[in-house]
Amino acid sequence: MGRGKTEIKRIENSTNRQVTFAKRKNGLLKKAREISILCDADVSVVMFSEAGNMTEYSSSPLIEQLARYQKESGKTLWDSKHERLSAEIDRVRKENSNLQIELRHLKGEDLKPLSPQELHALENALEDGYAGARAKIKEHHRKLKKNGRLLEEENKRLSSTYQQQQNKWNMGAI
Amino acid sequence: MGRGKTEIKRIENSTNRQVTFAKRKNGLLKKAREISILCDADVSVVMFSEAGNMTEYSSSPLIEQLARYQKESGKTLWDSKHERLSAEIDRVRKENSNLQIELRHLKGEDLKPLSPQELHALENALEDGYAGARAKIKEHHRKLKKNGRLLEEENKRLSSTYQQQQNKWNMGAI
DNA sequence: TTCGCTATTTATAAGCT
DNA sequence: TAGCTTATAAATAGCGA
Repeated sequence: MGRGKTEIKRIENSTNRQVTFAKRKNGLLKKAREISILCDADVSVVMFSEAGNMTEYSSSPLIEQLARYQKESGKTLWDSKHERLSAEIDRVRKENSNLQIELRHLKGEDLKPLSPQELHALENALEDGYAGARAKIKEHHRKLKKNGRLLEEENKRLSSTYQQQQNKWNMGAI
Repeated sequence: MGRGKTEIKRIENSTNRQVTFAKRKNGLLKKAREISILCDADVSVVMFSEAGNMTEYSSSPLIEQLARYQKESGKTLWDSKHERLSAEIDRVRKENSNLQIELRHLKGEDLKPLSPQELHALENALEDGYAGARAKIKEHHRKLKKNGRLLEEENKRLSSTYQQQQNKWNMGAI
C-alpha cells in the first residue's frame, strides 16, 4: 500500500525502517483490536522494536491467554523453562562466538585456519569496507568545512589524521 | 474495507462472525509477518477464536519474547527463579547485537550514525586488518612456492589476485 | 523526528457458486 | 461450509514542511 509496491524484506534505511515500524505498529494494533471486537475473539500481540521498545495489546489479561496458550498448544511456557533457557543461552553464545571469530578475521587476527578462498573473500570484504569508511570520512570533512570556525579544530584534527592515512597507504602500497 | 463501511462492534450473525474471523485472522498474521521482516522487529500474536481454536505467530520463539516482555514490563508472568538465566541471555544478546553492528561497520554499512572519532577508529581497525590479511597472503605465497609444481596453479591464481590488490590500493592511495 | 497529505496498493464485506 | 470474485474501504509508502 502506498506510492509503490513494497517488497517484504528488511528495510535497509534505518530511518525509513523506524518510520514504517511506527506506522505499521499502529495498523497491527488496530487490526488486533478490531478482530477481537468484531469476532468476539481473544487476541494478544506483543511487539519489540529493534531498539527494544515493547508494545502490547491484549483483549484480556495476557497471563490468562498465555495459560490458555500453554494448555492448547501443549508447549510449556514456564514449567520446563529452565531447559529452554539453557538451550537459548547455548544458542546465543554460539552465535556470539561465531561473530567474534568473524570480527577477529576482519581485524586480521587468527587467520591461520583460513583457506586461500576464505582469505580472498576476506580481502574483498575489507576492501569494500575501507572504501565505504573512507567516502564517509571525506563527507564529514566537507561538512565540517562548511560549518566554519566553530568546528575548525576538529576539522584540523581530521585533516591531519586523514593525511596520515593517505601517507600510510601510500607507503604500504608501493 | 469491502462493499460497505463496517462498524467496529460485535458481528451479531454467527456465520458472518466466523467468516470474518477467518479472513481477518489471515490478514493479521500477514501483517505481523510483514512488520517483523520489514522492520527487524520481534512480534508475537496469539489468537483464540470464539470456539477456542488457537492460532499463533511468532517471529522468534514465544518463550524468549515472553521473557523479554516480563523484563520490560516488570510484570511477573511466572516466578523469578530463573532470573539469572534470563539476565545472562539478555547480556549475551546485547553483546551479539553490538558485535553485529561492529561487523556492519567494518563492512562499510550503516556508517551514518558514527562520530568522526568513531570513523577514525574504524579506519584504523580496517587498516590493521588489511595489513594482517595481506601478510597472511604473502605467507601462503611463500609456502606454495616451496611446495613446487603440484601447487603451481593455485600459486599463480594467488599471485595475480595479489597483484590486482596491489594495483587497486596503489591507485586508491594516490 | 514527526505530522499531514495523497496516490497506490491491500484488505476485505458481500455476493455468488 | 468453503472458495472465488469484485466493488469499496483501509492501510500505508513516499514526500514535503
